[in-house]
Amino acid sequence: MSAVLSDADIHARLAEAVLDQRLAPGQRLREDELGQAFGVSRTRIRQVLIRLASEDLVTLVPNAGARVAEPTPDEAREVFAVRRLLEPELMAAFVARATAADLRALQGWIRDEERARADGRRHDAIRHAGAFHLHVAEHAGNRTLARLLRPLVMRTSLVLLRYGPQDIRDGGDASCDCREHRSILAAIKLRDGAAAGRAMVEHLSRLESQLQFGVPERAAPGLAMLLGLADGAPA
Amino acid sequence: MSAVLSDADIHARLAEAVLDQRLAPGQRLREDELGQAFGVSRTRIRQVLIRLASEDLVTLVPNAGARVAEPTPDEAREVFAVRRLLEPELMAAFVARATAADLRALQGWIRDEERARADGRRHDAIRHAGAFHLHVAEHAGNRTLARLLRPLVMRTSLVLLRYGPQDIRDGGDASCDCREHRSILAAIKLRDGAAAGRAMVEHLSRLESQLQFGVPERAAPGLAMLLGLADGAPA
DNA sequence: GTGCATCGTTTTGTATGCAATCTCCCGGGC
DNA sequence: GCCCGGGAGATTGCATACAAAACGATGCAC
Repeated sequence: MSAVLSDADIHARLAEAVLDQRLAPGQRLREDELGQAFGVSRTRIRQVLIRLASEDLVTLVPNAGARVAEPTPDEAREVFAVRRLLEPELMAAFVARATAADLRALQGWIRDEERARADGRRHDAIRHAGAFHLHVAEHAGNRTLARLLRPLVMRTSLVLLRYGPQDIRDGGDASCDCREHRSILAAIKLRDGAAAGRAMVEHLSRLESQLQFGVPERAAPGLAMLLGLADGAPA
Repeated sequence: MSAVLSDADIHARLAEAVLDQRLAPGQRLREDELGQAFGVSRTRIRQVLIRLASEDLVTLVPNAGARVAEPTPDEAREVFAVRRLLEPELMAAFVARATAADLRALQGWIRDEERARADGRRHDAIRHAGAFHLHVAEHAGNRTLARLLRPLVMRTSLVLLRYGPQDIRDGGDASCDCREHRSILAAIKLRDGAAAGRAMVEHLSRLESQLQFGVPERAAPGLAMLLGLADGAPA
């Protein structure tokens, strides 16, 4: 477990912790604390934080340290607006070149997401939902565009945690990503890029419409060993 | 001149050097060399390089250092594809909220670009052309979207240097950004967002169509004092 | 003459130490 | 009672030092 963590590992670990919503928005990220948690010096932590800041996952205030980004309502709307712009394009390109393996992969992630939701594993459900979107993006044949989307998907997770519905369980209303993901997949299977794109836009719009900007922020839990490290004894 | 350079300054200086095409694509960027040029330690240079790498202006190869990014033909096409996707959207939003001051600013940049071209100041012409696009982006009311565009504009400059026409002088053919910028501005003045968006797409498409992917790379000139530092005596 | 191994130099990767800054708490003054 | 310094601790900013890796050159063997 203490096999020297690569720079990318640390980045992934932290991004994952944000994606999995273990790190609350606004959570302070002290360099020394993170360094100790990962068993490396502040130097490397700092580099990772710079990268995370460039992805808008953390905000980096000079002389005041790093915090998990806290999207404002405006930023939340912007993220969705940009995704509605990018993802139909990605979808159209993806549909045109999707292989049978791609379809199986998407199917698999929807299934994983459903199972996670059924079990109440919010953590995993969100990861798999994101994987669905990212698989489409990364197999659309435009790496530049795909690289733009990844941080946005992560920020979306942040937005959902901060402003999204409390319970991810399949509610009685129109909720549940996986149902919409299924209908998107259906359009993909029909090789109907336009329909898949429209379904994607509707999906994103519905997600955005569920945001509640009125609620106050939630409490920030402890940091250190929630990073997925401390599997047993603390360092 | 030696007034301690802020972190952002160094970033801007390097980005600018790339934008102004003083740093050739593929140019090696040694940390120590840059550190001495800017009068700071490698620590800070490294941080700036990480940021630049996140914007795809430089490529950062582990244990092999940093180089000014060298877009492949595929990447070049991708950049234009993404810009064609983003900029009409930005344009539509911009047209809906552009003030008289915005119009004057655009007019001013077109004029500056024309003058620079007339004088053969390639350096400035490209800067002003970029400023035109960035002004639109940054006054469209979506900061998230605007922040996506800025690195793309920079990469475009990189692409044009590598694959673009050799002479930026107003050629006899369909070239010259400013003429197209003028027609875009005309549509903006008429508050016709759709037309402005179309003109923008055409503009980008024409730029892309002028790329020549056959030519071999050019020679890399010296580095150090081309950064705009050494204004007289070397450090 | 060519190929390969080995050594020295250069350059990057990382940790550590110190200086600067900020935060927070305490005490004094109004 | 409230506001305003002041100082101690905590935290970031930065440079330096050292370790590791890559690159290049030289010389040897074939």
